[in-house]
Amino acid sequence: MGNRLNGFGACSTEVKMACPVEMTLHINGGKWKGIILDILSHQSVRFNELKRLIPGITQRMLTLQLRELEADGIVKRKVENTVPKKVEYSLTEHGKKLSPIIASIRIWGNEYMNKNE
Amino acid sequence: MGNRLNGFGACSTEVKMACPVEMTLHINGGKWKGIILDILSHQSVRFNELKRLIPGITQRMLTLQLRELEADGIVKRKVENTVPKKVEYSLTEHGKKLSPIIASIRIWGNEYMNKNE
DNA sequence: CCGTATCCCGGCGGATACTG
DNA sequence: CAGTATCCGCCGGGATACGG
Repeated sequence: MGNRLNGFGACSTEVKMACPVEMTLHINGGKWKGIILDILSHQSVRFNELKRLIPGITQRMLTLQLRELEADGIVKRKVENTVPKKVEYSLTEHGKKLSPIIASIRIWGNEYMNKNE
Repeated sequence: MGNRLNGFGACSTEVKMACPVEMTLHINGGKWKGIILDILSHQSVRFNELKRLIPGITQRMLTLQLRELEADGIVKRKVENTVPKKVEYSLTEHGKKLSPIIASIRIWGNEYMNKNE
């Protein structure tokens, strides 16, 4: 049910929430976070490759959403200081626990999109 | 992976999306939809009771979010024309398929909120 | 009891240009 | 290659009042 706790949870956007469902959806609620997590749940990816895999996203938004996911402890950022620079993004242990959920979500979404055929 | 299809899916907000994960998160992405679905996944509820169960929500927002969920085929609205009026909200068959996902999401959220204890 | 109708504001996200 | 910096428009959502 509502399942409200005594305390409040916090996340990078500093919005306080008591309901864990609200919380989770808020953390993954950015316009591009769904597809980002979807991709990262299958592989580690570099910045520009991520950009290439997500048609329509701007550099700015990709950076912002990745920074939030990082601040929320979902995504890991590994910098290799070569020239040119190389930055690899992957899921943290906590983020990996989201993978099965993302998978279910994709399955549901596919069914939903094909419901009138 | 990105899993983009040839066609596009549509939902009540008339935003076109190709990625089923984006689609699902968008459908459930309103500020209050998470907790609404969480509640409805356990019981059918009348309008005012729903309002009571969701502290902070306004009548306007509750109506709007319910209307969107209804338009997206997630929520069913049953009107009993008594005096005073009685309106009961519940999940559709399609909406019920979201319940296990909501449950996983709640579990993850709880873990997340207690991660520093 | 169950909603609409208005008004209004903050901030998410787009476009574009620049940098280590 | 992997980002910042700046500007700005739009609309999600809050507050409030009214209606069947």
